[in-house]
Amino acid sequence: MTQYCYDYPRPAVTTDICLFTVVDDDLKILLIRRGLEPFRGSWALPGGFLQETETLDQCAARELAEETGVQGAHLEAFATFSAPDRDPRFRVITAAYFALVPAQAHALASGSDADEARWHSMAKLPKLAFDHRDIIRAAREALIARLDREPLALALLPARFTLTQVQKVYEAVEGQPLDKRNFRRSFLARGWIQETGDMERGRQRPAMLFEKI
Amino acid sequence: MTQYCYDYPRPAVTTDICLFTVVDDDLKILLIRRGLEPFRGSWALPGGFLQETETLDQCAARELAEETGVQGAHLEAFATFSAPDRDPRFRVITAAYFALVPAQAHALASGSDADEARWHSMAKLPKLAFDHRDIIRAAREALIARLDREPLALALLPARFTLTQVQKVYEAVEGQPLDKRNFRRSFLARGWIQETGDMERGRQRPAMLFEKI
DNA sequence: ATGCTAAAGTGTTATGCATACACTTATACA
DNA sequence: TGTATAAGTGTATGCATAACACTTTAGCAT
Repeated sequence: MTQYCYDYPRPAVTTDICLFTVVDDDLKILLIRRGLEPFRGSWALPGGFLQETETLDQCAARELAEETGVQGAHLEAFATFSAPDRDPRFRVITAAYFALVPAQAHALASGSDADEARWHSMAKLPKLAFDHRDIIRAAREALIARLDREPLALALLPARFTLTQVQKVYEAVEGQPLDKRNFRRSFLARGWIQETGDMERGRQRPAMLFEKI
Repeated sequence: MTQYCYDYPRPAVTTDICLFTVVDDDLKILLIRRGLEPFRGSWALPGGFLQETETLDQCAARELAEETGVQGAHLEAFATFSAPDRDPRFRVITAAYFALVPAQAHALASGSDADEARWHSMAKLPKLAFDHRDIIRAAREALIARLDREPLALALLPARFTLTQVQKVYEAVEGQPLDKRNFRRSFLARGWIQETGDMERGRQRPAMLFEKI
């Protein structure tokens, strides 16, 4: 911290949010098509400028709700991006967050400053604005790294879920198949979930429904 | 990212650096006594304002050099602090870094905006300015978490070192004793270091000197 | 009712890794 | 030469991980 009076130009500060979900065994990210320059027409991460009275965490939650209608997602900061020329207009540094929601029908509201919001498969991303491709790559790495330490997979699932659904979340995020018996044994051993006693009935043998402890 | 013209007040952006070293089996952090208000006379982390043409990483390295004379330290960002009232003067958000240097004689220069720089034992910290106590607590947790995944301990040691020195670094950071044989076996298994062939001669049996691969 | 389909559910073995634990060796120095 | 001090070394045990295939249960079509 300096002691002299501070009158240098200040950078703008934003949050950008990588909102993930898993649909049909596929990891998807929510992108917004930009309506204005720069990068008009390109896809970009939801996000926006920090306001005077809010923390970065609050900013990320607010911008996500405003631009996509998603509330209550699991939000976690994972990195900051600060290259001086990352925004062609003026200096902007951004705190990058990842967010997780269950793959249900979300009312994907087009917010005030976003034309169109759509889920994109992580397998084939479109051309992206700014350095958002770098941010997304870092987000996926952060997500994979934390998936084994925290019960993040549960944030990608509805309140009640089957073990096979959990396994498919892991497979989608990590991009590789897992052994069924080993996965069940080790995941149950974490003590993150418990049986509900109810069964999910489908076309085949019913599956036990679990819930977060 | 928004599309409207951006003319809101911008927060100031700083970096704060938790510079650690291990001296006499004790984890120490470098603090600077503030010469001006606010918190005049309190101890604080080195750090300062982001300049227009530099990244946050560059800012942290520059501020560390300016305020303490330390160059070439291992620097890593671990969190961002953004509570709106964390600085009583005006809005400041800070990117927090930890930095690691070997416990050698460092010319602890008193920089332009710092009266006095001194190593403090993490065991008993003085009263600290701003939210720096929170930042330091988070830095130690981040350091412990990464010590097992990256060869960070080597950044706290000179270029050539003995295995006992490495063990003492781990013990100082984690705050608990470790088994000698198990530590050596598992640390060597990481493949981070190699024998130099030279021995360190002291008052007792000579110890093999190792170096980073 | 019966058979077919599809996903749920379940155990054992082998291997590697973490843990606990004590004595011998090499040097400096008195 | 003997004493003090830190360096250096091996094994046995438990635990977690990895590999691997078949049985069970229901829905549905015939």
